[in-house]
Amino acid sequence: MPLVYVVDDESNIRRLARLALTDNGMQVQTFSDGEEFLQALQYTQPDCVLLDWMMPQLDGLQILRMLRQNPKTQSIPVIMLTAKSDEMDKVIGLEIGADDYITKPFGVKELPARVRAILRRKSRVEQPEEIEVIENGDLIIDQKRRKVTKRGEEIELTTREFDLLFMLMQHPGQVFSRDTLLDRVWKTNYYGDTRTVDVHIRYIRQKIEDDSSNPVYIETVRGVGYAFRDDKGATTA
Amino acid sequence: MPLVYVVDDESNIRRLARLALTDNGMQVQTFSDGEEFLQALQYTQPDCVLLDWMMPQLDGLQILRMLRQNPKTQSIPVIMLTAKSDEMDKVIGLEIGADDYITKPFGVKELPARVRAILRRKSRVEQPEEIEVIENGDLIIDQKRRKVTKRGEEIELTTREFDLLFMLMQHPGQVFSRDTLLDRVWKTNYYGDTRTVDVHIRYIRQKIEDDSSNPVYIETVRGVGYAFRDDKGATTA
DNA sequence: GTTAAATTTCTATAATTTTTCAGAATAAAA
DNA sequence: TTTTATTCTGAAAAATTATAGAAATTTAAC
Repeated sequence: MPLVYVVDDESNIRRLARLALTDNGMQVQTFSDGEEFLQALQYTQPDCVLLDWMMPQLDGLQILRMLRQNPKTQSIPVIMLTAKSDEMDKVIGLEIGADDYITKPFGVKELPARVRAILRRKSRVEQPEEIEVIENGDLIIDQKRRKVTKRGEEIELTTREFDLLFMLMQHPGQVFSRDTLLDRVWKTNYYGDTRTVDVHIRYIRQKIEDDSSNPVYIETVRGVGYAFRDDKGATTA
Repeated sequence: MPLVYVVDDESNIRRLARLALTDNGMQVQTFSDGEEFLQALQYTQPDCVLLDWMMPQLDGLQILRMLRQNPKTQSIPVIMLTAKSDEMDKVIGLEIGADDYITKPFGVKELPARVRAILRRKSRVEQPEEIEVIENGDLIIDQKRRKVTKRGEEIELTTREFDLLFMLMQHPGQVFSRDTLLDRVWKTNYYGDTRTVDVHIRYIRQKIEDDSSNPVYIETVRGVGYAFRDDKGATTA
């Protein structure tokens, strides 16, 4: 869930923004003044900031400048909130480094749409090309197409099954604990049982192994976890 | 069994938390005020702390800040307990250093689940294993793959056997007492017999030695303990 | 909404690992 | 050589762990 910070001195705006964004699956934290915001920023960097242009004390321009100076925060996308549409000219004109702007009052549909657009752009930039197709013996797994084939024949896997297998195949030979797998495949907000991993391993085996009770591809390492068997068998540093 | 400290001024909450956590195989110690808790902390560090946000005298925020200042306690995961859901925003937003938060009243299923998740994450982070592959003569041990090979041939070891051998091979030539080995390989909370080490050494020898009654790799140092033979021959205390 | 699929939880069972223990063997000391 | 302490051995009990078969729950699709 992306985290968005909203900085505005008007409580109505804060409330409205919170409502509109949380309804769209975003996590929102609001601040009524710049000081508070900057302080919070030291600890957690949000995925996007909504920043009011005109505020008492520290105004949006000053805050934005500070953001851009700090390496830790300089790449966080900022959407400026302006009261009148002629102010927005300045925002763009001065080119102070905002990524977008919205004029107040904004629509409850417009706001989340703009934020989503910004987040989309950001996530695209931040994801370098990974290895997408992994081949190991008879098995080929294709990250982008989400396809697994065994000797040319396609094997259908569910989302979890696919992610789990991909994780294992990315590091052949390496043993992963169930905890690690839960963290990496299920992501941090999984609060369930560790045994869940076992069950999914079983499902994958039923689909990819010739003899599911004599697994060849996925190896159980008792007391530790699971590993995708390494073709070469050799150990590498 | 992981140890969890619960700090809350309401006895109901303490009781509920204790019940929910002990049912899930955790050891629980409760405190009704911060002073008491901080004192206990000096002696024993729990694996996780449940901390009430609002308490008379010392409140959760203050306590958390103290925890984070002390090197001994700064890495203990803390889950904040908050009464209202809008308070939780502050907890995340200000990122005062809590690892998670739960709003009261919490479900008896949710609480242990969250704690488990935290413990899972913690155990993963705290293992910055350095050397992963150790080679000594004919033997090669690979930490990540959990594999041991002797002249290229794989040797299957159980979890304990592997951990024990790895410990010894990490420090070739150095003699370890049984107590030390129990501490490091079996972890702190082992209250069993010292002879257990002997038995495991025996199992390892049966698997890695050419002639198990004339051990070459693992050397017995009478009255002291065991050592993995150093290539150079010398053994050091 | 209803249905189907996917995911998770639960329980029993089988298999393996770990620990214990008593007597035998071994090495060092008196 | 005898004594004494320590380690080794073999076997079995105890504890742990993985698997399978469902059932229950959640999620997605229609």
